Amino acid sequence: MPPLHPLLLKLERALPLTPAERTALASVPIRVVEVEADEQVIRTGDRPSTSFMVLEGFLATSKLTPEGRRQIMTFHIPGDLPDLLSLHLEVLDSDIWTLSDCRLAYMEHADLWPLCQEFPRLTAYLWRITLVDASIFREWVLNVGQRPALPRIAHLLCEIMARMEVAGLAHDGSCPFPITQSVLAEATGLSIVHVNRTLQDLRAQGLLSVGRGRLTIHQRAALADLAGFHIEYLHLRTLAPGWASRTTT
Amino acid sequence: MPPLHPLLLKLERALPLTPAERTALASVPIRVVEVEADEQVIRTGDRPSTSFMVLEGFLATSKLTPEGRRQIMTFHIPGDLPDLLSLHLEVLDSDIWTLSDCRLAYMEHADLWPLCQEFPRLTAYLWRITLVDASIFREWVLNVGQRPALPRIAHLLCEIMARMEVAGLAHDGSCPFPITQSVLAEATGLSIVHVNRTLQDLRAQGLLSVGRGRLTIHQRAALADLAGFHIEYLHLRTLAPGWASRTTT
DNA sequence: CGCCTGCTTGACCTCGCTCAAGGCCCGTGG
DNA sequence: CCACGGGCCTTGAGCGAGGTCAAGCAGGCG
Repeated sequence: MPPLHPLLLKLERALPLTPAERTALASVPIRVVEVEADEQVIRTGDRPSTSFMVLEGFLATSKLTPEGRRQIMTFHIPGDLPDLLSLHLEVLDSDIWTLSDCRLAYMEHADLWPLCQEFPRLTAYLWRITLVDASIFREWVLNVGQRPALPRIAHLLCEIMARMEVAGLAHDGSCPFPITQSVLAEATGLSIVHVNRTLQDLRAQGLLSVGRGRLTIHQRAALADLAGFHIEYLHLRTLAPGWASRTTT
Repeated sequence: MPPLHPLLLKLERALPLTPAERTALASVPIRVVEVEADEQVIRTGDRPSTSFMVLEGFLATSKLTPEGRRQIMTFHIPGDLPDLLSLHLEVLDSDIWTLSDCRLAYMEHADLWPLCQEFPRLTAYLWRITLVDASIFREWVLNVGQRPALPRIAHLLCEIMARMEVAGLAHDGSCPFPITQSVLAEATGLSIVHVNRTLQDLRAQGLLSVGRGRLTIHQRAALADLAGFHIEYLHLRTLAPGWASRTTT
């Protein structure tokens, strides 16, 4: 077991834990697994008896149309719990793929149950995590349903940057970005070709740089404005600096 | 207080309750409110101290683009708890509108908390409800992002019919449907004009009838096939008859 | 009766898609 | 060290699904 239990680390950042909660959390056994890029870790129909936390790497939740068209509905970054929902949903309805090499920390549901029984505050916090995920899905419906290509892609990039910052993985408006244009296309419902041209447009406006595994946002206010990005839907409790809130606009 | 507490009624259908759970549930005070059509019951930024259950009528959760374009991300029918998420999300990020005259049963969070503290099984069930909502959002991202207009609208109609059946509000493939074409447009990300023409197409194929407040599906297998509708994402525990499951295909 | 809301139709236009090539970078093997 | 191959990115040309604009129509209600 590593010096600091990842789940403990994550929760401790969000709410002050009692000693009892801390020991209970720390005693949840975890199994760390390394997975290569482009592997499917969850497939539709799975009934997992574990959930995992992302320690390193990017993943995406996606679904397939019967015709084979793939839509990504969210990205997962370190600290996320992509299949926490399997705690209460017997059969999963989506696929989860690694987008890069990943390190994942698996926990048995059987170990999580008693924790939730005994510590309602932990339950509440885990529940909340899944509610924030749901909020992100709602924003994506809006994004894909209503925004033209340019703000659509801009919005996606704003979200990723904001979340990477919160995770402490971005510095000076720049973060790792192992997401190809073809994956971007699957996340936005656009064609690869159009994603390419739209990115060129964003670059030409001097708003950002993307490529070679990095994303850098040069003018976040302008980009967020173009995207119609309002950070509230991420429900951060520690205010993220630099992103305008809805009331500011 | 009505003879049968609505929340009790809903949970009882899903899991066998202990007497203690039953009395605890029944003792949650509710306030029934009647709301007219086209009223906004929740607005972005609200911090409600209550959650409500739909007793009668239709509602929709929606978000606005800064340019004023509206996207509906889900519909709510009787038995749903549209803002249950406010139990753990301090500030709401979406609007909720009535689409028809509604009867809503409001419950204080303050009354729900102790319930969750004491009865983990009830917590688990409420949590699960929010996870199913999230699953619906995921399917909508797919729907809006990947499906052409015809299957997109067909999918939406399949979902509503399936959910109405589960709620016991549909008979012989027919259910109340107080949803105008313009609302359908906002739910699918299509223009009103295109929704109109697409509905005509579906009607012409003899698959369904829509209009004057009713939806009737004549050939559900054909419609579901056209839509790529697979009911699993609704996570029904009582199998819904007549809808092909993914394994059947 | 007249109006308002929702439905329908036609004509035209455009954003984003498809198809098809070509280019770049990097890792692998000769 | 260089040739080769395979992702991934880029570009061009043509097209089509769905959008916009602008009317007309029908039914329910005051």
